Amino acid sequence: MIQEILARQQHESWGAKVIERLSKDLRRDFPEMKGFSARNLKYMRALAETYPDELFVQQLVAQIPWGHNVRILDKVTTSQEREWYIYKTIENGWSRNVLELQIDSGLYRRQGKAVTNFTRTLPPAQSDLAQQLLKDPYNFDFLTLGQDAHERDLERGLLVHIRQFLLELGAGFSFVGSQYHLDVGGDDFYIDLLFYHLKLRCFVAIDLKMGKFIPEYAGKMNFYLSVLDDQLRHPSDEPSIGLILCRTDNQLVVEYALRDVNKPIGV
DNA sequence: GTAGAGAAGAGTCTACTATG
DNA sequence: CATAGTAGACTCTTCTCTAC
Repeated sequence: MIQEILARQQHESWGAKVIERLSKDLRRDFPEMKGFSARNLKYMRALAETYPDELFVQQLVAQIPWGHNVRILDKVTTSQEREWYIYKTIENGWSRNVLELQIDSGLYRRQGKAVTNFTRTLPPAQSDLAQQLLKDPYNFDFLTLGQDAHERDLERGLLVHIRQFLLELGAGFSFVGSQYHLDVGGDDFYIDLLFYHLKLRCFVAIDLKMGKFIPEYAGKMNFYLSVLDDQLRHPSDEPSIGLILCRTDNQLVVEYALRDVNKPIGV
């Protein structure tokens, strides 16, 4: 049917109101069926035009709900990006609202962009996966924090909105604790947020910094990760990963700071 | 031949509704 | 109450036709 719209639009010259007429005809002939509004037919037409490859449609497009496809057609312009969002929707089971949120926040462009030292500190398979999971920047717009908020405020905010925070982090993160206590020979240390990643099979320690990145953070994180690996890590777990979230970073500084750190850290 | 008006297509935003 | 399907209303684009 869709092919027919395309064909008829080609045949009958411009301005023949092809879609509108077809919509009327269909609604008259099948009054019990819904979904034949001119608007919806245009979506169908757009879909057929966007994905001319039938096999592709069956394998991918058909796996997500119609409403999702409509949103993707509406909001995403390049076919590469569309395909990517479809894959992610299937993979993560996003609802329409979540999908829209991810598209609006430009997830596609942020994915895998964080500066890390994973390629050097992790085995190849692990490092690719870990790199993919980190974004730059993370978007915490759901928090309404003032300019002068402190790390604790940020942390508290993230905990209150833990659901949205997990969503922003991505699939697979499971929350272990906040201000996670580490006892090192009688001295006390606290990790801001501790997660376990189900796919990577490792702990992910998150350090929150309100200001811009400074090299000392990497050293501190390196220390935390050593302690984590010794005290908490199960022999079958992969090495723990550290993530430093700060307001801004200077790529060059981060790269130098991470160069000689032997634990996997992302900023 | 081309500028401009008018009409329809294309795209976007949003809200209503059914359903489980 | 969250999710997914649907479509109205709006703006922007594209096309055609006519007058000069």
